[in-house]
Amino acid sequence: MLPLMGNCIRTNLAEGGGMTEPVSIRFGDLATASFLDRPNRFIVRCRLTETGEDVQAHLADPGRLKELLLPGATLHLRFVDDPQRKTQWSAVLVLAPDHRTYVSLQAALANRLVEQALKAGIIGQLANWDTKRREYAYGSSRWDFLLKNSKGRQMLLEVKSCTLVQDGVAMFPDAVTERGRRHVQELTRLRDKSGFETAVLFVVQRGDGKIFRPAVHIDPAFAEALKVAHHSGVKVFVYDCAVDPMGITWGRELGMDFS
DNA sequence: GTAGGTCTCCGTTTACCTCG
DNA sequence: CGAGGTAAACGGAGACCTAC
Repeated sequence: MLPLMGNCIRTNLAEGGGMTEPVSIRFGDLATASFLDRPNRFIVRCRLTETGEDVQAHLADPGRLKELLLPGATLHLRFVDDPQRKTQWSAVLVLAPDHRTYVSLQAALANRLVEQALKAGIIGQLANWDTKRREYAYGSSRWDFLLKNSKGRQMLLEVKSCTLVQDGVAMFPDAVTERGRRHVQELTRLRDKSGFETAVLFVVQRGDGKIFRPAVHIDPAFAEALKVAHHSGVKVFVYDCAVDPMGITWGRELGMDFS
């Protein structure tokens, strides 16, 4: 294992973006471990199944994840042999308490899947839009994607990674997110004033959601801001993913409930 | 000119520290 | 005691640099 580790994560999307080829990212070889605790938001301590050794793994999802990171929960880790890093492992997946649903722990995968899905033209409402820039700074925020269409219109697209599902309802956020609320409110403002189209795309990085709802009980201000945005013409889309220890694959569009 | 490598900056949430 | 600042580990984009 070497610096090539990153190559384990490569889309298998055919060059040129065939519509039939699934958009997916493979994980490569993973080890299983049992979650012990989370000393800070970047680190999880866990016990490797194979050797019983206790190790620290980098956690690339800043969310609270309290419904998932329960003591004893099964984690899947990638070994990364990089002397620059403090940890030799990265957390990739967690098995939900139902012991059937795998949930991605790499928030950044949402953006990478979206980039591939845009290229492949498989996001229905965005089929005619192409990526012009990533991390595009405009107004007082940085937006995940600046898109353009054939008519020269431009769209600011913000991607949110969602990992919370309860009773088939995918919800965002899993903790109060002032920044998320500001994002949504600014998209609403910019849509009125800037001439940009604006959109929020929630990527549910698990496969057991049937419908999406903003998490009113967790962050009522965010939920209200999203509702207002939606009614003001900010496009809101939700897609889920099929996740297993092999990889993560772009999934279906989910319906939304703003009631 | 250009391909490829390197550097810098930013984003991310929370706990804890400092200062007023 | 509360507000504000900071550090924690890493990845990614884009700017910058270098060597052909």
